[in-house]
Amino acid sequence: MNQRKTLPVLVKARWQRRKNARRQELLAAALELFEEKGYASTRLEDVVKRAGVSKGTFYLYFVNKEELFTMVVRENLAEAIEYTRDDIPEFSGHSADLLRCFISGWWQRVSAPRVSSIARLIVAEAGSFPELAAFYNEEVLERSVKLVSNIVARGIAQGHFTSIGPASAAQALLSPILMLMICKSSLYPYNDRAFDPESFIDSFIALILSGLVPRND
Amino acid sequence: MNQRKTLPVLVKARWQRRKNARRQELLAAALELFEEKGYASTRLEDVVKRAGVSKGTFYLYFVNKEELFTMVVRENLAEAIEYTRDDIPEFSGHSADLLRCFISGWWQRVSAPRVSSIARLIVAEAGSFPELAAFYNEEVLERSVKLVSNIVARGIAQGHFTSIGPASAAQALLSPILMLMICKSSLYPYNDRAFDPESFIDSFIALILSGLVPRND
Amino acid sequence: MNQRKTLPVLVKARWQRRKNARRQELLAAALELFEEKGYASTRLEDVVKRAGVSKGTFYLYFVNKEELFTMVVRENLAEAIEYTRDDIPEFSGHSADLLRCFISGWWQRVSAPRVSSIARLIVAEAGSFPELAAFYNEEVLERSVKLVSNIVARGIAQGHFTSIGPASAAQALLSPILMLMICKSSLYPYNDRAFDPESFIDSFIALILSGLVPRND
Amino acid sequence: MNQRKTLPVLVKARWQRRKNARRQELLAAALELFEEKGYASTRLEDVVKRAGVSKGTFYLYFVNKEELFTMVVRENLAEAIEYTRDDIPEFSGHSADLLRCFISGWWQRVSAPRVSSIARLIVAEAGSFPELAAFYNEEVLERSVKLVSNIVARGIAQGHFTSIGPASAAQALLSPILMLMICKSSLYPYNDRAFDPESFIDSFIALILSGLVPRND
DNA sequence: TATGAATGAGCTTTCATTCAT
DNA sequence: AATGAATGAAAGCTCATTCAT
Repeated sequence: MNQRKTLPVLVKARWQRRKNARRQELLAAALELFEEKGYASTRLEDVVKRAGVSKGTFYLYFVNKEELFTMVVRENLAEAIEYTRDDIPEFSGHSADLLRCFISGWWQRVSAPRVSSIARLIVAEAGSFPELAAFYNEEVLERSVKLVSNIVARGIAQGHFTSIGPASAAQALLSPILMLMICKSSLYPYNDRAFDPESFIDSFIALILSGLVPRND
Repeated sequence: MNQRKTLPVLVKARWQRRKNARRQELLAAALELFEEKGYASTRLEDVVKRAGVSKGTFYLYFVNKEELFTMVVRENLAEAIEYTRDDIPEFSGHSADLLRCFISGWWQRVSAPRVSSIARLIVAEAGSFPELAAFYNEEVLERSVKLVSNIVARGIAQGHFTSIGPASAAQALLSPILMLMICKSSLYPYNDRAFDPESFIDSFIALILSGLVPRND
Repeated sequence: MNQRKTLPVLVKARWQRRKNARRQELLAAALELFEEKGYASTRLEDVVKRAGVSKGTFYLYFVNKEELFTMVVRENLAEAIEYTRDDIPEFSGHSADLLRCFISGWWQRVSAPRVSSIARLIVAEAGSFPELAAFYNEEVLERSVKLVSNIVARGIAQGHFTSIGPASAAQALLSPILMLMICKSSLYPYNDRAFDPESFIDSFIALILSGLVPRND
Repeated sequence: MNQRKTLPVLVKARWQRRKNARRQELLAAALELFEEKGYASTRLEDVVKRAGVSKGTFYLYFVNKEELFTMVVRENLAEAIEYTRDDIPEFSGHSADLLRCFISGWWQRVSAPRVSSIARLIVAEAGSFPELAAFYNEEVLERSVKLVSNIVARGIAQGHFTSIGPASAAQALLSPILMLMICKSSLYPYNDRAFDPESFIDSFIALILSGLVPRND
């Protein structure tokens, strides 16, 4: 009795799981190829081949190539956006330590290939997908600036930081991270010189905290 | 007699000039369109239409679309490379002033649309044109870092700057410029918030010179 | 005991009814869509959606799309063919009245959407389905002509009609009906001018009975 | 001197001639195939093969398949429309003779394959190309009715015809022609029975002039 | 019996490239 | 040197049909 009613539900649920998996496989394959060749040069045939499905199957999951790109971006952006949701952690020590800790932690997260390559993709395709560029501006860049601004403002309020415009300081603190994200998956792979982003970030923070001009104290 | 000999030369010269002009018109048209739509989405038909020549003519000047892109990039990169040829100016004042002056001057030059948009193009098409990415790394990025390194090193030698690794300091000083170049022609056009690169550069230099942590002196 | 035997029969009967209903639903949906978009432009997906069944189910009832079309036509042609089975009614009055009555009655029946739109469909798809065109010729047109011929022949025998070839007279009498059937579901829906088929048929019969040239009697 | 100026003109003119020929070849090939298989079932590949050009060439002459169909129809409709431009000829005899002459002449013209098959095509594709159906209604059907109406009205005015509504008489007179046009290229090719449209038209006119009911005069 | 996800051949359309003029 | 009509390989997308469930 129960069986007759639950059977279709189970079937549907299993299908749903399968459908979701297929979709993710397509998105993953597409991300790799978009990253590798850019939007226009990526052939749908390659995407479906890499995802292990047929051409027709693709159109069961996405209305067209454009939507695929949009979905790839939005899906992978979610992670980056999540980071900007973090509150400033409870921290009783010096604001410099908080900042150091926060910035290098940030880099560790956004340096993940899927996160940083999406940033580069958006930069590359901004002309063709303006709404994605706008989305990235609002939901990632602006929110990140606001978050770092808060930390800087806290530092100023506690007398740990000099009285500087928190927004432009935040922008300054984030600029090497954004640059690294973009270059990591474009220019740097073709760079002979070994370059270690982590240590660069560390020395950057050190530099910005204490300044280039020596102190007398 | 003399005339008979020089006439063809003059004619050839005029042709040469015409030929060169055609080439430049094609390069200019291509730059605009590559910038607008990216390499793959730019149709040769649109390039020749904008340059005011026929499709066939294009192939008298370039072997194919790929070469066109390469030429567009190399041609416009020349300017940026020129900047890295500059010697450190004779300057007897404080190294901080030299640096301030140098960095903001640099920005003024590379913020020119043709210069900054080429950087973004290279980032966008690095996957398809690795040799251009490598070229940019070597001929622009590395040379710029070296140049700024020298200034920092000079400052350290004169006791104007703290004893820091000049290379990573240079990287730090250049990172907002590189980021601005890339974002100026991709993300920022779709940004609501007014953002003034010049004043950002200024406050960035100020911040990096004196540091975020207040001084006791 | 008896029950045990009849029960499965009843069940089967219900299934049969259900099965038949499904088939009819598919045929009805298909007719609507074929009429609307033609054979080639009608997607099976739309047919099954309109019939409320799944794609796979369709193939339990029809071997393929071609057969579906054939079945739609044959099913709906049955009605038109039925009309040609009618005997000439017993009628003792003037043959002109019989003809008038018969022709306008005929139009009333074949003007039903399902009947007339099938005629237009066959005309439209004759190139792709020649056997249906031949079928229509034989089973509908020829039989109709024969039927009307009989009425005309009767009229001639009774001295009610002039001595004319009954077959070509029948063709003449049927031609506006065939034309109306075809145009009703193709050209006329896009006609601004109001056009009333019924009154046209009436005046057509009047005209053909008494002639365009005035009589002296 | 002259040569330098006229050469490009000549070249352009020759090209123009070639271009026009190509266009006509494509239209002719398309007409044949649309007539044979209908719009949707006609593959562009077959059209270009029959016209002897490549796939790409097609798109130099037409923006897409839809436009091709529209052009095929409009181009070939021009002829049919031309007929409706004819004035009623000067004729001093009996209006019955004028009508007889006019109608059978009309049929001779519209029975040309290109003219009649276009009518059938419009009927078949009216659902997909409503604007063509409307165009045909206005520019062909309505004008034809008006033209024949004038002849009938003339006959009534001269006492040659009975006082009947000229419009419905015209419709009645044209209906077998329209029916023949449509059926000639759809149903009749699959008809066993020999059927001669010309003699049918003749007997139709005779019938309609003198009427089915015998005269006493 | 019924489902609907999956297929892939085949369609329309695009565009870098060629070549006769 | 310059043209632009012509090409055809390859792309995105559709849809009748199949099949595991």
